[in-house]
Amino acid sequence: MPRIISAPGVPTLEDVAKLAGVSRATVSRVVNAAPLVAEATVTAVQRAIDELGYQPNRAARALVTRHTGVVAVLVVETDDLVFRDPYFPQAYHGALQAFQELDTQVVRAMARPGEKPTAMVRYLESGHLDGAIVLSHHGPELAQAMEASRQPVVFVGNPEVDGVCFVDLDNRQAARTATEHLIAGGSRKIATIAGPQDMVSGRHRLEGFVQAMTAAGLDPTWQVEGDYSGASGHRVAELLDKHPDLDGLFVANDLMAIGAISVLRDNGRLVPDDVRLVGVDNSESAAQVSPQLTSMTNSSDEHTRIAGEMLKKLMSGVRPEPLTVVLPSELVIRESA
Amino acid sequence: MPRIISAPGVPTLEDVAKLAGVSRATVSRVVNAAPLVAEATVTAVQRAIDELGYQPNRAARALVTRHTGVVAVLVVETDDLVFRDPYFPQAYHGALQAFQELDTQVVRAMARPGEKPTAMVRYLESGHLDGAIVLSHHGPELAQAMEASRQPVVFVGNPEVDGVCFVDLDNRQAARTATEHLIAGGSRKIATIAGPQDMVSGRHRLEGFVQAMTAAGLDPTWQVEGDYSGASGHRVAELLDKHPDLDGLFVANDLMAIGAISVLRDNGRLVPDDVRLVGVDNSESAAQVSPQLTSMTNSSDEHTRIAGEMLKKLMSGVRPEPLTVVLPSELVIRESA
DNA sequence: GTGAAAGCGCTAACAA
DNA sequence: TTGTTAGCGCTTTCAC
Repeated sequence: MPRIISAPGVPTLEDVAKLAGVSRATVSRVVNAAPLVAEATVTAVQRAIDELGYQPNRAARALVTRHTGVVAVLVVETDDLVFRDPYFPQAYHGALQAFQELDTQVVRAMARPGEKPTAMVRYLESGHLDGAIVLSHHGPELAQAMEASRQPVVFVGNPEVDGVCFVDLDNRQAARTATEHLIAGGSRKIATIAGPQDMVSGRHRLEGFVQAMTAAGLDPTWQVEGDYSGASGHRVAELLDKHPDLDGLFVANDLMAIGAISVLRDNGRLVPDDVRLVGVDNSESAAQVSPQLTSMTNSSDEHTRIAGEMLKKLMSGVRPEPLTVVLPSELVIRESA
Repeated sequence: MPRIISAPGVPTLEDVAKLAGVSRATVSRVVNAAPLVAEATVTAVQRAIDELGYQPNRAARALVTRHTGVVAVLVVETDDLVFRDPYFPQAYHGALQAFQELDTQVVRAMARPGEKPTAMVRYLESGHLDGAIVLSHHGPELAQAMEASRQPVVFVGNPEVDGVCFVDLDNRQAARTATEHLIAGGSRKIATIAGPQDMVSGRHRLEGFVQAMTAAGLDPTWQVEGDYSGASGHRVAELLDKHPDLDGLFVANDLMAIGAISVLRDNGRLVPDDVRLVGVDNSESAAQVSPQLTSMTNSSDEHTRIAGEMLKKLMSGVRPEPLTVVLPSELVIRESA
């Protein structure tokens, strides 16, 4: 016989039903805003719910619906970078916004770049998750594996895999606009500290630089490659060695730009008087350093917010339209150029 | 009659049991590392688990155990600050570390400072959570309400409520050490940009400053109050007006210190030549700005990591010992003092 | 050491 | 429009 453990614990559907004088099913319908419930019943149930302070049990619901109410923001980076680069918290924040009205929890998951895609795919498929937003800019393997898993996933950053949803910055345009600004301001001997060429964003930003330089009839070959870290901005020293007459610099992100400025200063070059300089990301620190950095916007929270909207569509079985979103970047002029 | 939906979906305990030739209960015991299972059985079950790639269903488990496997990091701040101040992502990271070996998800929850404590307490009690780490520095109301709810909660930052677990920086000592460093370096006319006096940390840091000044026989009354924002660092201008001979400055956090430096520069004061300056937080940007900031450590990730350890104890019904942890702060000397 | 069986709180056919 | 009922996958007494 059913043993009723009517402990004075948290109220259940059963309790509400009893108090409202209806069946569990009816209460369930009210809670889930199902149609075909009489107006009067709804209010009666509603009152019972309020009175008891009833809240549906997530686990029980998940068990039967097979939806967990959890989505993940999966970041494929080293711990270190993730909590040192403001890009990530900002990105997480955007995802939070997208799911805030839904009763959905957004968890953060971390994966090391070297990790086997299978480990992450397994996490996705473990049934703990309804879907994921993936922040990764490390080659297409992961995206391919995830796409194959048929779980709802949206990438931030072009993974270069057909059929995969993604949101990305128009990196070529960003680099072009930045470089054109340098040219328009009178710089002619312009170099670039490029991003890592094993990342799409790094390649595209370099392409944009070359496009703009070529279009202006200037020499686009003054290049060094960085890895987006502040330290790699110091490689500007090599450019300076080879091209002491350097008067403009497009740096593929703000962190490297800040690193570059200090090296320029150590070499007696003033920014913007001797060398004019534009970065990318329009990060917080761009406005804090001296001289303040002219930079291209790269609003990570907006990217993930849009990715979140796409993910919601995907999770409800709707194919998002369009499947990929590429957002423009805007020039923010400050002191450095 | 029981309809077996043996869909080719994810494997269940049942599937594992069948394959291993044992009962569900036995598999459950193996999965949960319960004692009293024959060695041979364990290995057989283990093999079946591996073969099927079985993963326990969280929802089903939560339903029966009444544990959700979810803890929250509850941040009581405006959205804005939360994703602009590196303190928070770092803090979150620490919590992640504390729970990483457990199969526990760490979610972030946000609450606006003005919000009614009841809303947060209700969230705590909703049964969606096993416990929470609360980052709040806005008065004791919330802590009182939470303490009353008897849910496992650990605060980061002294909530000033008896019996509540918390981890905090030794703010008085931090301020004292910083001020003593200024004095030891030769500064005598020292002012402070204090933190907000409605926060414990703000009050304690001011107290520490006053203690050190008084102990050295110096005038501790050169004070303005900021709100920890970069903009409020500009209030150094007021100090400069009243005390043009200012030669030292203790600023209650780095953000304000950075704001102060730019105003000092605009007023023709060089750091550290004319005014020596120490901040608190030892933030990333402290090392990035020019001149680099001398600062007191305030390792938020360590705080939350320790808070996480305490929370684990609390959740397993053990009273953590000690109940409150106050961590020392260390001086990191850079260019500004 | 192991199995049988009950039941956690909920949703979703199906009946009425 | 509402109630009845059968499970979702798991843990946990209680027998054996």
